[in-house]
Amino acid sequence: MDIEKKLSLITIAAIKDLYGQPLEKVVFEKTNLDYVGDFTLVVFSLLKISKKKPEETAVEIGNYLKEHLIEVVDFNVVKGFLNIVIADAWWLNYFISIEGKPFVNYEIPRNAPTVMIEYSSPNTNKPLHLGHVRNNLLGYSVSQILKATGNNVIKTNLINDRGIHICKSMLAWQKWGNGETPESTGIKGDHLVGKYYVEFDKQYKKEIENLVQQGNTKEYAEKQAPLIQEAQKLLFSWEANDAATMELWRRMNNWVYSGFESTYNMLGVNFDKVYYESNTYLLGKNIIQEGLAKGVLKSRADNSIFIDLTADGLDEKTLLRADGTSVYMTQDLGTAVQRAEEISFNKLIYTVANEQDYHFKVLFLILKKLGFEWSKGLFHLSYGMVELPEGKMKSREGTVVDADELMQEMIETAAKTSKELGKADGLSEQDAEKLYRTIGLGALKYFMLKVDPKKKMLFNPSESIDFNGNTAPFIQFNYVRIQALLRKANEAQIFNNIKPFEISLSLLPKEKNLIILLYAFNTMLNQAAAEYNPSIIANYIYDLAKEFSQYYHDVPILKEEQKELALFRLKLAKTIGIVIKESMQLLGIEVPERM
RNA sequence: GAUUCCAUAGCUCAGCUGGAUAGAGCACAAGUUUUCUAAACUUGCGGUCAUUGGUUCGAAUCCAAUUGGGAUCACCA
Repeated sequence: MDIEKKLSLITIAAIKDLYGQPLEKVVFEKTNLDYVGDFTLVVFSLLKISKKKPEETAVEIGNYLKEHLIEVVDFNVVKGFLNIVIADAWWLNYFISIEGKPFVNYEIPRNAPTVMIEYSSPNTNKPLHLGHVRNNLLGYSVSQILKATGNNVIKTNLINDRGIHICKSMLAWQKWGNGETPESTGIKGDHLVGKYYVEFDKQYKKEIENLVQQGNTKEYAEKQAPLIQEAQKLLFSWEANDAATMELWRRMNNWVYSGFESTYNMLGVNFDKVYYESNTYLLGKNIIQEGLAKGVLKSRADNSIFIDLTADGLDEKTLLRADGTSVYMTQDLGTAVQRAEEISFNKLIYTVANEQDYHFKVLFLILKKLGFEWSKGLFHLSYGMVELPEGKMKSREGTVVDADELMQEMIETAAKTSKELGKADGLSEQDAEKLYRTIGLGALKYFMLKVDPKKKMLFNPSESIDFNGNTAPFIQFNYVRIQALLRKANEAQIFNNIKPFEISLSLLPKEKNLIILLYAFNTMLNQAAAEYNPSIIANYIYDLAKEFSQYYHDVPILKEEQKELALFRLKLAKTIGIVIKESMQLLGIEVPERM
């Protein structure tokens, strides 16, 4: 049985025996490193029951535990803190039971809950930027974590391929594109389309300025500028299925898709199911009609349709414009219903930035009011925005950190540093390139994922992402050291005639700490899954790697003369290597074998 | 204006389901390599946990107010 559970149970029994009071649960914490012990019970809350001083209470419980549990070899009391020491033999035994085996199991159990997770969901009018990178990494990592905790995960991407934004790019390309294509220019498709989106905005702003100078209000100018009117017209002709418009739309979207594909490949993310909003936005309209019939939705005099959420502390939300066209919410309603009909999910997770908190609150509430039972499984995985020192990134104004460029820079930096350190010596060119990618992208991914998703994060382009300290390369480096030990041991056949180590080994403090960290893996993983939070894994794996790095520095492993001890240390290192690799995999980060 | 999120070292972040002297990394200063890979290790410097009050044996953590910052409140997405 789990040692913590055992401690809790016996402590409950102790309190009952000593003070005659039943207690539902007690929680042990990991002992603070400054004190002697493995687990700590804080007894202050028990004083009402014991009616004794903290020290006295702690000593009584400590004695009871020592008498009733052979695993407890010692304890000490500091003020109200009861520190329990677990026998080295127990830890060693535990280690023997897990060493060399995988920690993560991706097999889907029978009756596994089905979890659909949507992430990425780009617009097709511009290339991906750093904000999308956070979204993609978060969505992918959470998928991995949920898979590793027994869920049947379906990764989806809802591509926002229609709407005014793509019409803007189309119009600008028609006007000023001179027939440019990715092939003719050598520009990646998504970047080419983005170029025209920026161009549209530039010209549109000029028109607004002119109209304002002619004495119009800004609001009027923004609505009446010829360019935006033309773009609206294009949107109408798209909705009317106009052949020429559709053709241009398909052509430009295809440029974008091939661009996205290469970005996704480089990022290492993928999807089980891809939806296109052009296929789902009409479905939303049917639901609106049903909602109207049910009386949940109402229509205004001008035929626009809305839902009144003021009783729930929200506002009135329009779901269909007066001209009958959809809004964003309409499409999201349609998509959600389509998915629920297609797949009976237990959970549907939307990975979307927290600027849309209100939107999802409204979306979930509407679906609930429409009577969809499955709506209780909806969850908005809301994450903080990536900000630059000067504030929010704005695509239209070009103040964005481009995903492709950033990845390329990271790989180049990794290459430069690796060469300086001689890490690529003896590698083939192909292997060297792979190493640079693994390190460069690893550094980027870890940088983004180590921050709590809920919090906004700052990215300063003038300060390059670190390769030292709390970073992926540091963790990868320690993995590589372990692999080097294993290779060396194997080549030299050091342990050919050595019997497996004995339980009577006494552990160094660092060794015990490392085993306790391994022991904590499952709790840590479950917490990361419960909170949809990869940063818990990132922090854990850094702690483990750092602890190992110090151990490696201080303690001989292969050089240890007592071979049984050396073998134990090697197996400890090997097992840590497994946990590093698997944890990094949960973050979507690869580890190299050499660096 | 309303709603909501945030504020921890010079910088970037942990810690927040209340517990021991608030931790890392970067930066800065000094040191460590004939010893398993130095992208490493060691030491030092650095804090009114925004402010004030409350709850509690105990508050960075919970509650309230204040200050400062972000986001949202569209027939945009």
